[in-house]
Amino acid sequence: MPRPLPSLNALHAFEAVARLGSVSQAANELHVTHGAVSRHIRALEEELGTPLFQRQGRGLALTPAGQRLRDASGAAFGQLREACDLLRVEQAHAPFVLGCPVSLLARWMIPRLERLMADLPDLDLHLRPQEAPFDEALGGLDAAVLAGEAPWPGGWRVQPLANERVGPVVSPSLAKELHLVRSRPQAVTRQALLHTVSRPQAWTRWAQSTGIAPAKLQLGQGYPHLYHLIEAAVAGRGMAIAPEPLVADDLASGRLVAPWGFQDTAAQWVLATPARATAERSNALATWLKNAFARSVAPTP
Amino acid sequence: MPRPLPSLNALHAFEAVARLGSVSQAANELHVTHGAVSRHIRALEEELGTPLFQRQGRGLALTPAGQRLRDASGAAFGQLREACDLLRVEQAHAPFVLGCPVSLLARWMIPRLERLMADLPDLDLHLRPQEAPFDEALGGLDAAVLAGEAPWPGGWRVQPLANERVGPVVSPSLAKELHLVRSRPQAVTRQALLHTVSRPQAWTRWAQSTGIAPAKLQLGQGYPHLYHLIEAAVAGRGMAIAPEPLVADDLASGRLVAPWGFQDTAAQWVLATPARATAERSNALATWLKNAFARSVAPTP
DNA sequence: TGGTATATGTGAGTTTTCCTGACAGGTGAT
DNA sequence: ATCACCTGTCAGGAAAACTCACATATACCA
Repeated sequence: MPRPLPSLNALHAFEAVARLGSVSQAANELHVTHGAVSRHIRALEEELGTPLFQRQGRGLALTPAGQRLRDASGAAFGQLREACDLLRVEQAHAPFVLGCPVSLLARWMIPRLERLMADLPDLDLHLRPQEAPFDEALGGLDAAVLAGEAPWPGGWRVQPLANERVGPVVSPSLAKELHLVRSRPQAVTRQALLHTVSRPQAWTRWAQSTGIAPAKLQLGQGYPHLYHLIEAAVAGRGMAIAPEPLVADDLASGRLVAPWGFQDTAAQWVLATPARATAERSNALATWLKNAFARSVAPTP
Repeated sequence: MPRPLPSLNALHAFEAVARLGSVSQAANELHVTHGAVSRHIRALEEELGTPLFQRQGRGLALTPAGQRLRDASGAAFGQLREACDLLRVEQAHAPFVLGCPVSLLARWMIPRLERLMADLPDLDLHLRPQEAPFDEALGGLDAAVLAGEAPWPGGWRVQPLANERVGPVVSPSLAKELHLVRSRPQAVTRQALLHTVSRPQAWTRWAQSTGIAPAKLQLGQGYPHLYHLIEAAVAGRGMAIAPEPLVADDLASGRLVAPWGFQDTAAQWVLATPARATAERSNALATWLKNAFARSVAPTP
């Protein structure tokens, strides 16, 4: 059982005074007044029961005991300084690993990546595809983008980026063929709906909030992943339901149309960061992402 | 210019938690509540911008960053602990070096030394003969006995031991020859007075406070040191003036007599210790010396 | 499955520490 | 002597740390 150390702040003050040979300079380095340092030294001498400096008018000289303590404390605080600096520096220079769902990655993030890296050059962004059961696998990440709803699990700082908006999308040719232009949403019931096997409830939720009886929906082909679903829609294989950002570029380029726009779900796009990491870098990223999401919103037709 | 360290108390808490693998045990070792330690860890993680522990419900595990910091902080705090313990231990076991004027040493301290070392066996007392221009040469001493008057110079803790009392002494045979028994102090004017060259004012001061005109005194043989002076008196070479403790044993054994007793001077016997050293050991010594001085006072005739 | 024991996290309020700002004392140079 | 500079000390106020109580989460056990 280690016996109690003297006041660490006092030891720190001593280390600075011993290294610089001056109370005033030490006070300057520690950003305190010389009075504070003087008190620390006195307290330490009393605590150790031995004088550490010989006062000689204008300056100080270490006693033999003081010299031994200087050697030890100099090394000890040097080691601490070095280790802490290293952690901080490496923290600042390490690549920022961002987890991102595959579909968002492919259809939204990658197209914007060049711009992002140009706007935030210091970030050194690394993307890692990652479907998000939240607390899983977020170890080793500096942040993750995901869609979800409160309550958020503890241990994560969650910054909202945008509401998750979803809506039916279809290729322009198919839209024309099905006479969907300027039609009413009820038209969805006239066809088999493409969906993902992992989220079959997407259509029914949309139908409910649009005022369509879910029972009237006819689910058609199921795809293993949202990414495939959207590709199928682009290829004119049917009508899909998709989060807005994932089809924003296709809508803009005319490869897809969203006959009835998009509407909010209960979920939000968020940026999740470990609660204890520096907010600085992730804040910058969150701001950028928030703006980019806002720009991906199609004007409601 | 070293960049600022994180809170040292937080680092200390971290070191204990990392070493013991538990917030609670660390709190126990540091004699604080677990809440305090938990806060320290959080503060440190925020300050360094990186998580140091992975929380897994009931326990903790170090992150890679935490492991590096544990290595550094463990070594650093170990070094500090060792150095401080060493200073304290060596402080407690080192010989206690006591400076003492030669005359007091020879005529008072040495005869009592055996008793002193028996009474305070832990002190490991070393005596160093030393005439006392106070702040000189008291470096390297743990304490010094000396006679002097206020104001005392700064940097020293001064513990009073006894008033300095001085009085004329003479050998019994000479006292008889000069008919000093039951005489009045004015009788000193009838003879040449032994004195020290370093303190010729001793007689005149005594005369003044006794009510004798200093002009009437006849100074006789001068001696280089109080020690010689007293030896001369013992040898019957004349009347000397001496501090009471220095002749206490000679009075008790009958080798000297003090026809008119002793009287206070403005000075005091004191024990001076460096202001910043442990009071513990010097307090014990001071108490012992105070008692011994008190026992050296001859009952006023 | 719910209960218990154990551990950590968090918040309000208080204690303790630390710091500041002003002044005193002492030294060396001009 | 005077000045510039440094250290020491004190009272009062700012900041940090602590405690206590409660919340939360896990493991183990009946």
